[in-house]
Amino acid sequence: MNQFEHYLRAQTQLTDDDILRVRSCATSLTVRKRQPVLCAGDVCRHKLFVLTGLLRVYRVGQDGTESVMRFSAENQWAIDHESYTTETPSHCYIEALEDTTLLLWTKETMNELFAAMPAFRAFSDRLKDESHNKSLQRIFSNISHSAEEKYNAFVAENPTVFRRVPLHMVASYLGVTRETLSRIRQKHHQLR
Amino acid sequence: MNQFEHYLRAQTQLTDDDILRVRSCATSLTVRKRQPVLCAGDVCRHKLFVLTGLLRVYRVGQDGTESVMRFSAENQWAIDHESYTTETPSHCYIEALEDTTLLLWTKETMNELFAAMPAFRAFSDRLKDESHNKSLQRIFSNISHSAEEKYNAFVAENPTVFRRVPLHMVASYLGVTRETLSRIRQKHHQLR
DNA sequence: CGATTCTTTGAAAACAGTCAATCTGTGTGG
DNA sequence: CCACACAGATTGACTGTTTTCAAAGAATCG
Repeated sequence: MNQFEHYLRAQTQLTDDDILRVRSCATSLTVRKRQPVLCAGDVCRHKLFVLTGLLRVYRVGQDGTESVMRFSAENQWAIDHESYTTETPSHCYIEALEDTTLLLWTKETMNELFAAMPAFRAFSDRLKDESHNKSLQRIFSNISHSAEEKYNAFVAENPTVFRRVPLHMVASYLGVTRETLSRIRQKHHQLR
Repeated sequence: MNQFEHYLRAQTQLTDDDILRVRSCATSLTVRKRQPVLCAGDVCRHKLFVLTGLLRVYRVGQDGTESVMRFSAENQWAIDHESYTTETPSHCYIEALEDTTLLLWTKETMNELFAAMPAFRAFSDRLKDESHNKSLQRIFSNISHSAEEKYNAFVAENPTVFRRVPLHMVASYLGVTRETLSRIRQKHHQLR
């Protein structure tokens, strides 16, 4: 039993046979730091699971500004949900922020696994619900909290990730400039 | 055939019998303007479908500030996704902004319908994906666009709703104060 | 009409963005 | 091993935007 198998065992009620079957349908990918996994314009045809390393999903606006949609570290998933579900060209880039090892499944593979293992579909549905709930929470945070509150919440909820990520990417995740985030953080240091 | 039946016929491949079955499992509710449909603290036990009228889903922060998560008009759904999926007390209020007629299904009812009609589950899954995609798009909009751009996008995407809703609720949906939105709008009027 | 809700406006203060310069650490190639 | 390039972080001065507070105008509804 390896890492992904342990993850599924901890998260689901699947039998060991089922778990191995899911694992056996995955392809592997190793990506060096700063290398792309998905580029805007391509269709996101896979669900990605991070074994080691760290990914970011981001978009680039008209003016060239990057906006980070998500960080995905070990034992987390990454995907461009819109491109994956609609099978249309993605607006997103997915990039490795560290040397990263991944597992990948196509939608066709996933659908076969779902058909064969209802419990695996149920798990996937639960993940989707959780992901959607987090998105809604983030929307609420965006429209109701100050930049400082958002930063504190991000650090509290992502204690490991935030140490491994350049500050300007956290800023871009929160929707403020790097200078503003730098000054917010400065205030914190003074308080100690 | 009535309104909801036409909606399902247009949106799905369900047979007329199936459509009537879905409809027959719903309960009806009429709500007067300004009346609550769900209160924070209660568990959101139903999916709501708006036949006529208009709902808003909103949250109230520590400081008492309201943040509108969503407007739901005719032929749209309303729900507190987090409370519904986790069956925990809601952080949201759902309120009628006009006299409104609704259809309601409990999760148990929905699950029975899904089990009996795979095509209805598929439809529900598609709606969920679309809803999630819109949430992600809104997050991108929140972190990358100016207040003015967000207002223009809102008007473009919700041409009917925005005429029926008080300005301060649109402001609260966008995450700006009513004064700011009033001034943004004023600029537009000058340009004509 | 009177009350309530909603919108607008003005002025000041707080906040965030921009631009430019500097400082830091990291890692690569000579 | 050092020098240099590079990515990242910080700082200051300035500009622009948004909030806040207070007041006053519309609009709506019983």
